[in-house]
Amino acid sequence: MSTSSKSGPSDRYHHGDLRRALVDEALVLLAESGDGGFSLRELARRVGVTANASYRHFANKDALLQALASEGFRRLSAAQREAEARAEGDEKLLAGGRSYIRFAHANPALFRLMFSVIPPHRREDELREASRAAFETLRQAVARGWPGGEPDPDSVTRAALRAWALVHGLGQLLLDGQLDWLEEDPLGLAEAVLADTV
Amino acid sequence: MSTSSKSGPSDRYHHGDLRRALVDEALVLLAESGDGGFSLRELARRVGVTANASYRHFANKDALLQALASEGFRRLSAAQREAEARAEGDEKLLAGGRSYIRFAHANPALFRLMFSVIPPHRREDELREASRAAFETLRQAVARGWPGGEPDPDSVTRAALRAWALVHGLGQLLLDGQLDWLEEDPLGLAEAVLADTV
DNA sequence: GCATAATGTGTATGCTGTGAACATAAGATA
DNA sequence: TATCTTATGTTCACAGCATACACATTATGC
Repeated sequence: MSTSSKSGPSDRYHHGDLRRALVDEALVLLAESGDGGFSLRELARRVGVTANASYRHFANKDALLQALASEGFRRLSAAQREAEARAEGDEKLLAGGRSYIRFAHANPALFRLMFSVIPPHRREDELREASRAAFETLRQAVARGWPGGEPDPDSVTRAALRAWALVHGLGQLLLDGQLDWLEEDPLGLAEAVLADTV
Repeated sequence: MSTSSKSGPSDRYHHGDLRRALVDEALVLLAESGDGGFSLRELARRVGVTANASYRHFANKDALLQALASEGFRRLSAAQREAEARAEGDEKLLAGGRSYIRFAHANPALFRLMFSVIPPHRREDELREASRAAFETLRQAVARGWPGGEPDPDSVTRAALRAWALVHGLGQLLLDGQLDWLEEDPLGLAEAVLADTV
């Protein structure tokens, strides 16, 4: 393909790279409409294409959502790894947890999509792999912070689960606005509780 | 009103107590359609009434959902209090937490409705009061288990928040099916992690 | 007994996801 | 260059949704 996909005038019949445009704009739309309203028609309208055009690239709405959730898991993992890389020694695990909470706070609709809208038993290949990798990131962070020698894999998984439940609970309460009435800075409160506990 | 509201033939023009019938059936519908599909039309169909009849009793769909969520908070509080009453001494707080997780597991759609679908800033009076009472139940359970003398209110709130985040995270992971691939008994796993941590 | 309020129905509007038939463009082959 | 094939976008259609408005029916207070 010789036509440049960026800055396309898009008054052509063929879009150029509609699939990517749909995914990119969908992430924006998801972020803007903090909750509830995400429709294929609205998305298509924004991209400047008919509602049904998306069906050439995604079997149905769910398939598009799966692509978005996969992207979400990749970004979440990346954020955790970066946070841990920036922190020192004992602080690494805490920094990773903080980045998890911040991700939930910054991307409420995407977070919900990743964990609640598409449950694990309905994940297709790409999403299954992305979410597996994300949990592995968490597990390794826990393993690295293990006190003493060679850790038992089951113990690590159990500890990872405990850490996950805590940050996930804080993140969920945060993005559902359940901490808003307690203090003027809900994110700070969530991070403080995390620091208390870990 | 002299006509008995139970076992009504309901071929009358007036239903008798449509509001209560709507709420009751909505809770059943919510429980059955584990996720996604809860429509006013389906509800009205089940109760044997026109879709628009519900608008005489609820301003819109959201108002009905508020009534359901309120009922959910009352049931959650009741379950916690009963569990704590049945447990002995030090076990009371743990028993309360376990009942929270079990509630989430047994009523996934209702739990989501209570915490995620209707965020606190959109709660109307009845729901606001019911949710406030539910948090107070948790707070008092934490205060009762306080070691030593008179507790500082802020410390209690903070500790209650920590406990809440943990059981809420476990409950959320559980009802989103995130623990299903780890073990054959997700509920047991969640309770085990809770017992480890508390 | 009758006016009036409470409650349920009928009809309509504008959303939504999605299927089927069609139109257009790009690429391969000749 | 002319034609066939495939990829991609459009049009039209349908059913289900929340909900507004006008109307019908029943219950209730005077």
